[in-house]
Amino acid sequence: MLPMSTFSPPPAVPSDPRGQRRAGAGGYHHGDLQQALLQAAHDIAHESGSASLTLRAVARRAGVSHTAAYNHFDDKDDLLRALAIKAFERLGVASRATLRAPDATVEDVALTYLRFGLANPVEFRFMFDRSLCMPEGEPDPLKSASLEAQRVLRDALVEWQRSGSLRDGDPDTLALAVWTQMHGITTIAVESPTFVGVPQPQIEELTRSVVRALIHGIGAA
Amino acid sequence: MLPMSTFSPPPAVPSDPRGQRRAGAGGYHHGDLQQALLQAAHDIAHESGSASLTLRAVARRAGVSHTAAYNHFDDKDDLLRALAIKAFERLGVASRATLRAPDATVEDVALTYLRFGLANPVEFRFMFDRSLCMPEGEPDPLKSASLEAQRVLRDALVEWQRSGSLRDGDPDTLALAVWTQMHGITTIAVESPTFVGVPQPQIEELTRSVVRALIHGIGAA
DNA sequence: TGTACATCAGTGAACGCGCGTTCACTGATGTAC
DNA sequence: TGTACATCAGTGAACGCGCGTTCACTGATGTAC
Repeated sequence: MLPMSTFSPPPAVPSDPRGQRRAGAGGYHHGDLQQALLQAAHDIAHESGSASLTLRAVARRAGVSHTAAYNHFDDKDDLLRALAIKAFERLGVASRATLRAPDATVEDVALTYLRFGLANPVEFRFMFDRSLCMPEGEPDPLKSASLEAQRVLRDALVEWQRSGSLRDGDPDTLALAVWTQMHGITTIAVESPTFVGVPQPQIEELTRSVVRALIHGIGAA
Repeated sequence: MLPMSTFSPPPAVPSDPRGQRRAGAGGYHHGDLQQALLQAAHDIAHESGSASLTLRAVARRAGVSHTAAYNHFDDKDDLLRALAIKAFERLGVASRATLRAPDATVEDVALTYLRFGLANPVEFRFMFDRSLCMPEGEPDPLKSASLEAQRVLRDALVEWQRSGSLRDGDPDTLALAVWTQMHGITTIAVESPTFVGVPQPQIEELTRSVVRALIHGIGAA
């Protein structure tokens, strides 16, 4: 079982924002403003939701004038894109950790996905946001991050096919089926009114049962 | 196969917005501004996306001052809520039409869901938007609409269980499994970069294959 | 049938707000000689 | 080791913008008598 903290970045921001400045000399330049801005965006997303996630609020939280961000990001979307990419990285870390367990199952992967979504609702939405796509033809790091995540899942499923716990068949279809299933219940758990007020353990149990349905099939035998 | 138009409200708005006014007397009052505003919101959502869906734009499009809307809706969220509820109604109509066919299958229901999402991307998001929920304790028409939609699905599945095409088992789990599966692939098709540029027939085929995976199961036999 | 009046459903001006972005700037830092 | 200078990474004022909402208002409509 994955502790929640798996999904949170290391606590890097000292309480006094000024403290972030280059440690030694009390310097004028910020040590690593790019990371600090992403951290600030992450914090705001968690504390106040996506409506509060403005460039100005992010800069304010990082203890910096609101134009400083333009030295590190092209514009607001560029920052959000970076935030989504970092989220994909954290999901990747968590997924690989889950899969490292020798007795890991599809249920475990789905639970990791669900917990990530519940713990990072704002970022979860940005991770799958078309408006953050780059224009056709340009390299799209967010889409790449997404594809990489799908690859991790696919590889795991192929391994389970080899070991005999999953039925043979086109791995791409298999991966899509598992992904859409866990994406569906996670999206609903995160965004829809349906599960408002339902305690997380219960949502997790529903997730397990839904994955079990996919494993065993719902058609007449 | 459902034609796209199943998902579109009747074309009610004449080209000249003034023409909407009470037909006979060239009257001052609008015939049915509430519906006209919802229609305008629907049109804007389809043509320009959710960022353009502002109270002022909706009123402008309905040919009315932007404060007139307050005679019919409490505030902007109230209008969006009504828009989402209407969308649920249209989805319900389409789903019931699909199910009326004697040889309807789970695949058909999923395709109806997918097509609805693709045809109404903005409304699809609002339909499952927690921020449009009413405060705890108050009646919540949007949540009711959502539950009603789930009931339609559940009833159909129970019927299929009775007729022997679906395996026995808890109908709620069954309904949740089917819903999350089709909601997952629809959400991804509508919002995620994953399927950008993929033609709709191909997405439909992927939807079919994913539902088939759920029907037959992916676990080793 | 007319008339007085309440109510309904609009109008347009105004409010304060925070947003993303641009700009000229300046202090801090690194580098070549 | 000093010094000149380019570059880096900040600042703060200002821009225009459209938003949701409030307000006092008024013309149109419906109703009681």
